[in-house]
Amino acid sequence: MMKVLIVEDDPLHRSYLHEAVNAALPECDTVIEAENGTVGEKLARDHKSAHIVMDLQMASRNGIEAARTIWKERPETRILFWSNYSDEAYVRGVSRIVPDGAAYGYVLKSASDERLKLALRSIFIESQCVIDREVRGLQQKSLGQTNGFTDSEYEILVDIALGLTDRAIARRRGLSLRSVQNRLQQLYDKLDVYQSAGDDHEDGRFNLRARAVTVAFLRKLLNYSALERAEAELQEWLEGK
Amino acid sequence: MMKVLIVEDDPLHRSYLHEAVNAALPECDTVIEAENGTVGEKLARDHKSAHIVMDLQMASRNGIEAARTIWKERPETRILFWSNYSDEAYVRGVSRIVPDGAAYGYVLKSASDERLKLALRSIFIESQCVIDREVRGLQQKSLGQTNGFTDSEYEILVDIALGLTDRAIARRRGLSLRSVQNRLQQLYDKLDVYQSAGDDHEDGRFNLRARAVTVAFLRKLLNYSALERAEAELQEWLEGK
DNA sequence: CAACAAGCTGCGGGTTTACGCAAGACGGAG
DNA sequence: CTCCGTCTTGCGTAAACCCGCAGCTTGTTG
Repeated sequence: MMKVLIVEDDPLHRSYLHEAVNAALPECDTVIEAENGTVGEKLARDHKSAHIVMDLQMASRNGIEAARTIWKERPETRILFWSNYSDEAYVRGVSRIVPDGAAYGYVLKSASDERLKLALRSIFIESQCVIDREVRGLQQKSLGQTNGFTDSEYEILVDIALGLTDRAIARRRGLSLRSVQNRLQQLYDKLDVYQSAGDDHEDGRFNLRARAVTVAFLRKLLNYSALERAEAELQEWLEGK
Repeated sequence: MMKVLIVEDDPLHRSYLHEAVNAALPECDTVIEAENGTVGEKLARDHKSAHIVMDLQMASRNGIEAARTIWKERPETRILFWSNYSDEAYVRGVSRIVPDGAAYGYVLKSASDERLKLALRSIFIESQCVIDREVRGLQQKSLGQTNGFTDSEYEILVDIALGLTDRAIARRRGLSLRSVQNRLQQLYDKLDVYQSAGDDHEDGRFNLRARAVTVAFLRKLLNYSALERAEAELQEWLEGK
C-alpha cells in the first residue's frame, strides 16, 4: 500500500508518469497529481506523501522550491526529480537542498521507459539514490574543483548576476571589498572572459562583469530558475536589513 | 494532398501533434517528423514542405533559427510555432524573422485540443495568421511603445547582456559613446532599476548595468534562446572585423 | 615546528560607467 | 517659417570597477 504524488505541469507528461508509476509499482494503490509546485506542496502536506515525482521548471513555483519546503517539513520524503535538462544550475540547486541521508533521484525526461521504471523502484522501494549518468558527470565535475567552480565562486557569480555592486556583495557575504574583487578575478579567469575579450587587438573589449554572467548562462551554469531563486533570497535579505 | 512536417524534440509532444494533425487535416496524407532544428531544416529542404509545425526551444538548434533559414529559402512556407511559453523574447524573435505576407501562427502548448486544431486549419488551409490571445497581448505592448520597449532600446539591452562595453556598442551600432549611454539611461528608466536600487537608504546599491540584464531576464524580455542567437550574431560581427 | 599554499585585507592608480549640462540636428504641428 | 519635442554629441565629474603589490591569517604537510 503506497501513495505516489506527481508534480508536473505538462498534462502529457503527467499522464505518462501516471502510467509509468502504475506499471512500475504494482504495490502503489493511489496516485495523486498536482499541476504546479504550489499545489504540490499542499497535497504533499495534506496527504503526508512520502513518495513524490517532481518536475523542475514549472511556471507557478519551481520544483526546487517546492522540494525544499517539503523536505523541510518531512526530511524522509523520497523525491524523484524528472527534468528536461541537466543544467549545472539545476544539479547544483538540487544537491544544495537534499537533506542528509535522504533518498532522491534525478532522471532526465529523455531517459527510456525502462530506466524511469527502474529509478522509481530503486528510490521508492529500496530507498536508493539514482542519479542519471549525464547528471552524475556534472556533479562530479562541479564538486571536484577540476575545471569546476567552488561554492564561493558560484556564490559570487550569482551575486553579480543579480546586479549587486562589489560593496553590496562585501556587506552581504561579510567580506572586505578587496576580497570580493579577488573572487571576481578568479571567476573571470575560470570563465575565460579574457580570451574572448582580448581577441587580438585591444579593440572590442568586454565588460568583464556583464560578460561573465552571459558566459555562465550560455554554459548553463545559470538559468532562469536559479536566478529566480537567487532573486527571492536577495529580497529576503534586503528585508532583514 | 498535403504534407506536414513536425519539428519537436519531445517524443510525447511529437506524437500528440501527429495525432492532432491527422484529426484536424484529413486532406493531409503525409506527416514527417524531426526531433530537432537541424534535422527539421534538412527535411524541409528535401521535401519542399510548405506546412510546418515547429517547437521553439530545442536542444540542438532552436525553432527560430530553423524557421529563419527555412523562410529564407522558401518564404511562402507556412509555419505554426507551438511553444510552452510566451516570453517576450520569443515573440520578438519570431516577429523579426517572419517574411512579409507570410502566414504563420503562434499557439501555446497549454491551449486546448480544439484551439490547436482550429489553428492548424486556419494557417495551413486558409493561410491566415493565428496568434494566441496571450501572445497577442505582448506583441501589442511591445510594438506600441506604451510601457514597452522600442527596437533601439531592445538592441542596447541585448548588447549589454552580451557583455559589450559602451565603446564597443558605439562602434557596433555606429553611434557616439554618449549616445549609447543615453540609451542606457532610458533603458534603466524603463526597467525600474533605480527604485530597487535606492530602496530607502542609499545603502545597498545595484550595479545598474548588470541589474538591468537580470531584471530583463526575470521579466522574460530576454531568455536563453535570445541570448544564444545574439551571441551568434555577435561572433559573426567580430569575424567581419 | 617549519614551510608552504590558499585566502583575506589595505593601498594605489588606471579605466570604465553613470549622468548633469548644453549645444546642434531633424521632423512634424501650427 | 517658427516652435517644440526627440535624438545625437561633446565636456566634465564623481563613483564604481579591474587589478598589481604586499603584508597577514589560516590550515595543511613533512
